[in-house]
Amino acid sequence: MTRQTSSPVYRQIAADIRAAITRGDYPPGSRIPHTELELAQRYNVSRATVRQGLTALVNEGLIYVPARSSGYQVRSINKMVLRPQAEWREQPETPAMDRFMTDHADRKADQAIAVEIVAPPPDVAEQLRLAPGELTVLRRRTRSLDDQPFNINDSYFPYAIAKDSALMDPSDIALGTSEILLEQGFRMDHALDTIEARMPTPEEVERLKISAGIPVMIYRFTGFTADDQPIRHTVNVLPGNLHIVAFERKRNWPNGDGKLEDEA
Amino acid sequence: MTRQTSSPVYRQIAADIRAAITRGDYPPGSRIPHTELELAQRYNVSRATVRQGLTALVNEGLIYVPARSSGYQVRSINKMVLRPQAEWREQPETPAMDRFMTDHADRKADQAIAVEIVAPPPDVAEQLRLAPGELTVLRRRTRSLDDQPFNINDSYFPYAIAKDSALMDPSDIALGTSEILLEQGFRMDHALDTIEARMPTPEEVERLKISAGIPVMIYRFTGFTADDQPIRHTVNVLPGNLHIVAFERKRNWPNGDGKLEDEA
DNA sequence: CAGTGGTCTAGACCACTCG
DNA sequence: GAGTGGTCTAGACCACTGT
Repeated sequence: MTRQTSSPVYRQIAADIRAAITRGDYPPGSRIPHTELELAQRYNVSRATVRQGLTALVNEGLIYVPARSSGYQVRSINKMVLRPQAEWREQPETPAMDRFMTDHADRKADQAIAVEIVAPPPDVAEQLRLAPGELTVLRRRTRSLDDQPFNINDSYFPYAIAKDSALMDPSDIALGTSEILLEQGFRMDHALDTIEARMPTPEEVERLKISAGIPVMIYRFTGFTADDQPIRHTVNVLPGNLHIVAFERKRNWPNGDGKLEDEA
Repeated sequence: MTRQTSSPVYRQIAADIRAAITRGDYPPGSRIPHTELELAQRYNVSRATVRQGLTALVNEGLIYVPARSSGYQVRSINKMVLRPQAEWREQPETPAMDRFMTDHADRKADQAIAVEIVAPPPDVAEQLRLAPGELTVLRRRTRSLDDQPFNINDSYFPYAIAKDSALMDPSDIALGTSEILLEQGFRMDHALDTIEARMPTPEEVERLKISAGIPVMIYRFTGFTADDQPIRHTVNVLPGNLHIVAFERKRNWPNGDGKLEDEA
């Protein structure tokens, strides 16, 4: 309600509602107690202007419209911890850490797997250091929790390595895909993880049912043999409102020179 | 131009322009060769409808308006690799990897530092396992490159640990803040890194000059002593269009059981 | 069926940039 | 000064949800 120095009306409306949410007046999951029409009357502006303000908040990921005609609702946050290192450690270092799809026994986990032979996208080809025209085996997984799509997990393998292996089988690989690679004579020795964030593409919005104002994290994983040959590249698309990625580091790991710094 | 099955006009407009960009018709950095008015005539709709479509693309981070009357422009991507592990390794494992503010000698790097004594936000208090009411020393850094704000780096230290140290000095600490902690008798032994993504708050938009459609990554770093006492917590806010975070892992690091898995 | 948000029109005036 | 995007109005009709 408090108007500041000559900012557009729609921003003021957004700021007021944002403040109310931050203050706790409208708790997560609750409905915003005013309709567009009410707000238009209250601020004495047109509905279009109110809408512009509300749309801004939607694009911040702060509120959303769950279903047509049910009003604007404050988004609640419930993130799952993703722990790339969890798989190759005997037990968790930090007690508070979760492991994916393990401590959510009450929820119905599921995944859809499809296998294709494809020409890799340029970035994948570069990571795998493939010659132009070289093909890859792509294992696409869409994972769900309670029938809600949760993340996308696309693993690319050089065709030469994967062609006659169990990687071509579009069913869950209980052993882990690294075991299959090992059977083929490729032992994974080290890995590179990268994470970036952007807004989702329309395809991702479709596939993951991402609503407006939610970014995605792109978490990439490249696996190498001891002589630094890349043998796999995995691209994870993680809706930002559902995931946290966590890593651990220890001073006495090899290659450390004793310093453990916060820089950057 | 190709209309699909009964989707709103503004989405069609957005889809057409998105396709043209993806196809390479409008390369990164170039201007979209149509004004709002032209598009309105071309699609035979009102300017408001065209605007709705363009706004959608802006909120995807695909296009933006550099200055008031200069038209819509395709965003170009130029990301910097952030490598938390770089500081405690003698030399980079992977040749392709960068190190922050080191290989950009042609650019003017800068940072503004401020030190405050504050009550920590709840999440920081929890990470540092502080009792209610316990204070922290907060070192706020805003880093710039070519006078463009680049990221925010806020480090919290328990007041009891930092109070009489050089951490209170709001100037660059050449040695590294860990060295200061060591002088105080706290040797950092291991660390926890977490990364998540969301849309920026208005304060972050202001401080980092983030434009619409750009998410931020929140990269947190918590440092512990050998007996698992948390002695520092750093919160980095990284605009999604500028940063990639990278980690490396090796099979023969301690705690590894020989498996190195891709499972998200 | 009333209420709510989703889409759209046909205008208007303003602020800023560029030639 | 012409062109461009930024803000805003006062309507309209539609699609869907809930009671």
